[in-house]
Amino acid sequence: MTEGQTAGRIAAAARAILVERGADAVSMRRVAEAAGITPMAIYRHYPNRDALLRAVAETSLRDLAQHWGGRSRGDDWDGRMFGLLDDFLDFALGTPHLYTFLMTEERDQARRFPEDYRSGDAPPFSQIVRGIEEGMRLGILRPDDPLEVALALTAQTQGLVQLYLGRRIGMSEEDFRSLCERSARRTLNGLTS
Amino acid sequence: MTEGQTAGRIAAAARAILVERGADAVSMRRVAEAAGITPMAIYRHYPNRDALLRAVAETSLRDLAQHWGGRSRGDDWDGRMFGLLDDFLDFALGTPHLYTFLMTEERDQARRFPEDYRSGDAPPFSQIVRGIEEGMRLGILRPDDPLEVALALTAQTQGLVQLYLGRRIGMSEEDFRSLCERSARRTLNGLTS
DNA sequence: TCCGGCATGTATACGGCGTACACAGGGAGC
DNA sequence: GCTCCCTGTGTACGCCGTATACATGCCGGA
Repeated sequence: MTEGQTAGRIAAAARAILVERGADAVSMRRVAEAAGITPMAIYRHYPNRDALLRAVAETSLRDLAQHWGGRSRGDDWDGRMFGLLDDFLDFALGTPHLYTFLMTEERDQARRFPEDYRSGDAPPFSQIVRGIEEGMRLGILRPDDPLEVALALTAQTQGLVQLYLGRRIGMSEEDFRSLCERSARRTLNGLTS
Repeated sequence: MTEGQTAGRIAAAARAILVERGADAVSMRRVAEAAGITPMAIYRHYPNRDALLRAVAETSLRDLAQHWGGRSRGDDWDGRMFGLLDDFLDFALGTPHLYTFLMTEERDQARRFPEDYRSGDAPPFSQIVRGIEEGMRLGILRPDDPLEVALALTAQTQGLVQLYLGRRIGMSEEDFRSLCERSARRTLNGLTS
């Protein structure tokens, strides 16, 4: 029911429009035209527009999980962690519409903190958690709840990206990436004297 | 042109719908009905829907700036700073649709970091900046760029709120507020050992 | 007093949206 | 052959933003 080749063509068309023009631009009529089909034919494969978008979200997350963690700045802990930050920013800044859709749309069936994250279901996040746990084992990080520490770091970057994509940060992409790194280092090192 | 009493009634109606049902529910027809007017009459006061929403955003931000900083947990620096956090969460969790609209919608004319924030134009944020500067003067915080330190803290909270409002954090509001506080303290104190 | 102009509001209509509903073609099993 | 189901089409309804044309009432000058 989700795996016919027509269903795949529909999802691919929807994904392309989403990446290029944002979720608001993904209309049934546009998707249908891109898939070479009439709008109502989509309903033979997806019960409604929300379900179609959800399917796109799921395959995108799966893709993302596969290609995650490719970059690295070196073999030490610091390099691996900031490599993950680079990966995250590559995705968020490279396909902003897709990022916004996946991260900020309110979706009830999304993974939830802390249960779904503790179980290691959410691939990108769980890589961070593993990095945090490793940092604690290595004595680089002080002992703490790894999930909450990971959240403290990722939420900060997500907040910054939200501001940047909402055009509230007037910087070049390069400067913004530096800002994200500086902010993460501030959180690692603390602000108090 | 923005201050006729009909214009005010329209904006108030739009704001009420926005608060109650979210920006997507603010249709010209609904606003018109709530204001006791036909949809096209709105166009005598606002050139289009975007301009109407922008007007609502501006008055909401002005209101917000006036009532900001009321809460406090005590007279010491820590109490004042976490009082600001309480204020922020009161707003974000009390009127989530309004918060989402004001903070996350992409609007070109929004205040931008760092220029508009440095000048003290953005009232809620500049209160944080002043708090940070005071903390540095008092020797509580280590010397640093106050703007970026303020951003590191606020972006984290905004990221957490974004996750919470997107139903990605499965906690009661009370637990979530505690999580925000713990996260801010982690950033203040640092994560490294 | 009338009269034009202007500000304000209305009525209608257009193209776009999601999608309900009725129907068509074509292959599979009897 | 016939039937059934799977897939796709055509049409239509009620929403949306808003362009356009028209109505109404007030106001200053003749």
